[in-house]
Amino acid sequence: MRSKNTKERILNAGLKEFSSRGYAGTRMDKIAIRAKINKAMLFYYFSSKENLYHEVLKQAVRSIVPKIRNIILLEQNPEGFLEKLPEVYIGFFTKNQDFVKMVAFDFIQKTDIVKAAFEQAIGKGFRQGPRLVLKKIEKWYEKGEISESDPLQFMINIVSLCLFAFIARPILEAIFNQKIGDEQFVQKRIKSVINLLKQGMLK
Amino acid sequence: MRSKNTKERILNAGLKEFSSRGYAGTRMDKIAIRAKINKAMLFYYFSSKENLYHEVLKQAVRSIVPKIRNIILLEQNPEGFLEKLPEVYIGFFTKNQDFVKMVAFDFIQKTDIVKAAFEQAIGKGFRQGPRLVLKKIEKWYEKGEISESDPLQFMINIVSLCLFAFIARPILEAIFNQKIGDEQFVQKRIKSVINLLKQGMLK
DNA sequence: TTTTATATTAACCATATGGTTAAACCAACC
DNA sequence: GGTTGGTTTAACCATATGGTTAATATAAAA
Repeated sequence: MRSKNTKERILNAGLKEFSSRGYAGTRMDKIAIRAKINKAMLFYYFSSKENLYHEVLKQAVRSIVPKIRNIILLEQNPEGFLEKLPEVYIGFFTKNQDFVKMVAFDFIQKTDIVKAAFEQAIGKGFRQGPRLVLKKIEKWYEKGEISESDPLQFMINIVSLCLFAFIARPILEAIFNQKIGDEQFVQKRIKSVINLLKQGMLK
Repeated sequence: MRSKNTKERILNAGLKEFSSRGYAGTRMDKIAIRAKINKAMLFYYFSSKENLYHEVLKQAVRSIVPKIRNIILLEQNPEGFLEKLPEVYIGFFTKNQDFVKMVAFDFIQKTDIVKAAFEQAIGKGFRQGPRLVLKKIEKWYEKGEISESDPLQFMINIVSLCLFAFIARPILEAIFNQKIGDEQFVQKRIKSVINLLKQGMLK
């Protein structure tokens, strides 16, 4: 009708607000202003703050899951795994810093909402996926291809190196007085992570 | 007088609440209830929510800075650096998960408050410290002792590996369906990080 | 043109929340 | 015993905030 993109505008504005202020710190009025609509529209389309948050999150999660799933499940040798994952992870996080920040809030506390969003986006693979990856890593170790014996530590190492800088960006910039997140930094980061991982975990 | 530890009780309760709900999500009433005092006492001693947050944070920051500073400034060879930092970092983060969570919230958004708390706790060393560390790392590279040429990446690698698991603990536990933070995990984590760093960044 | 179903808005509402106040309390000092 | 000064409390207050409502606008179907 008059505005077919109202819903979309709300979702975008929601992402911006939720990601920069967290769930509790976000005001519905602010979202409405950012989306340039009347506040009542938020409730007309999404019925409650919690539900809107949920929808925003779901949409964001849906956009990353397929990309990561492909690499994580298809890649069959550790070298390719350690080369491609950081590129995809960091590439995505750079382009979706709002999403990263939004999820990061829930990393710290109430997992339930993010967890549910992930579950919906991934479907039945939610429990299978991680389990399969861990098994694959275990086999690499048994075959003597990697040096880390604990597959969970193996995965945490990768994710930590890819994600942390983008979550902690503000404080890192403050402490080290350098820009983080620009193209130059991102390229350096990818290289550094891949080098460290390959040199440090491959046999 | 009647209760000399009221102030302390408030600070403890504040840390608990702020760390599990973030600044915006924390209610003054809840802090009062947790500290078992009348809400007015919060304002009697700390005058405002923001100020209380600031004090809680300052106290927490004060407890970690000296430990880290020692290693970071005194250690003169990269091998010792890469062995001791993870132990101290992870050891501290494990014992002070509330603090980690509280700071993590600000990592993501308003740096100002954490930054100010750090500045106060570290004093004039706030800008000097990081700069000196980066220079030290640069020299290690020039002497051919490490393989990472960018000192900033070098530091981010270390901090990422030490911190991330404890920030992202809830979601990691949900995804991988394993406990994080117990003694066994912590020991494994320290070993894994040290191994990866030494094998991956030392020459 | 009229009807209809959806979209949009301004004005409200109930409650939650940070913060205040005035009075009471209590230990120590005179 | 009375005074004094910090400490504690119950009752309040103003405002912010998530959410509602009833009326209006509008595009498309009839």
